[in-house]
Amino acid sequence: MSAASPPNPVAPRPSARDRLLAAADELFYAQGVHTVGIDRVIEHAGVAKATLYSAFGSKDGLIRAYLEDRHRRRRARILTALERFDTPRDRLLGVFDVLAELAASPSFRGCPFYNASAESPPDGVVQQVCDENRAWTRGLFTDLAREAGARDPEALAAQLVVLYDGTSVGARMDRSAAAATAARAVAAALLDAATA
Amino acid sequence: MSAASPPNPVAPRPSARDRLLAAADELFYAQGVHTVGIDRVIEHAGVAKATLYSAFGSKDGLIRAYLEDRHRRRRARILTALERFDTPRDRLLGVFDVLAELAASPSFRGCPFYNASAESPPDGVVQQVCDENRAWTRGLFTDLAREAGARDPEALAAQLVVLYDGTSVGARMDRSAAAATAARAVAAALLDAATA
DNA sequence: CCGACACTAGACAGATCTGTCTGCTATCGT
DNA sequence: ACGATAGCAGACAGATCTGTCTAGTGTCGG
Repeated sequence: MSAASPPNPVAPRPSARDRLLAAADELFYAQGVHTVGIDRVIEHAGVAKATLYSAFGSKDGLIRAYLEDRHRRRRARILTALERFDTPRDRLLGVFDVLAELAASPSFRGCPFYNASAESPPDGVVQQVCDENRAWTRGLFTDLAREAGARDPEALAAQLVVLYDGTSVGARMDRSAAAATAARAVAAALLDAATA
Repeated sequence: MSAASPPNPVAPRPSARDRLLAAADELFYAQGVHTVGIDRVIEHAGVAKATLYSAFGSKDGLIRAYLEDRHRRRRARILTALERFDTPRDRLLGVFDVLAELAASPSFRGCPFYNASAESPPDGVVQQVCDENRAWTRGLFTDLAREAGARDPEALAAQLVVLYDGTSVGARMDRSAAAATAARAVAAALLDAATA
């Protein structure tokens, strides 16, 4: 079931840090950063507890590393996917295509940043990473809207962010990717109206 | 600071059950159902622990009662607010006005159902109440879209739900009610296009 | 007057969680 | 060959959480 790669003679076993991060990613995202305890993470990673604390300092440090890694991979995933589109319009709508693909996966559980924020104190380390992630998304939509020739890129970006967030919520709560197609259609209509 | 009503000679002190529900509502919504412990709830309510367990059976029972009460009050709030509008179009957009008012409150912390879902096991009691709440919202938008003369009420409702969810997320994560006005504008445009 | 009932205060058991510490093993650069 | 480093296994302390239990107080209907 798990996608463990077959024993590759060149690539050795990942480091303890990487295995911890992979285990944290899977468990934290599926069940929540607060619900999952340290013992479950180290058991899933096959790593000693002392190794976790020497690598990340605390559970908060591990949560922060988990979210920063999510942020980094999300940026790479979207930017890479957008390269295959030729027109600014397709690139902008392509952000919703990437989200639709994610939302169709059975392991999709909504936005990891919002989820972590919902079970964390409002002044903790989680909010800072969330703010960075949201600023990046808004900036991405603003840039794409400008390149696509929107009259008011910031205003269009604000609307697109609402659609993006709503898709994520709907896909999780309704266990259905239907929201993604609805949001993409609205985004296309908004873009056409903003560039006409 | 707290809005405790002055000693009204007619209204006696609320029952222990009501005080527990009020304390759970405040603490669970502000800090999360998993983060807040039983001891904090009973201390805030001024109630003995045995009373909580005799009234709600378990913490899960209290969480369920908290969410059901939220669901009940949300329906009443929206239906009451919609009575003041005369046209079907104003009633449909009025749902976003109610949300905008909520999102502008400093104590707004997003959708209580999504928040509780994000920190609960996926097969627990939380999901059932969430499903009921989402079905009600979708049905409300479908009814309003039909009354407003939309050609495809279900399709329009799906788009409006995305906008509604996205507004809630944006207002919480960005600590700003700007998403509400953006969503209302998009909803108005969608409605006009669907009834033209 | 009295018994049922609702409630309070707080101790307690058992589980779970974070974080530390000790002791051991294997690998690698010099 | 050897010291440094990374990692493993697991005990342990201290805090916190849910849920139960005992014992006592006040109130109200009959």
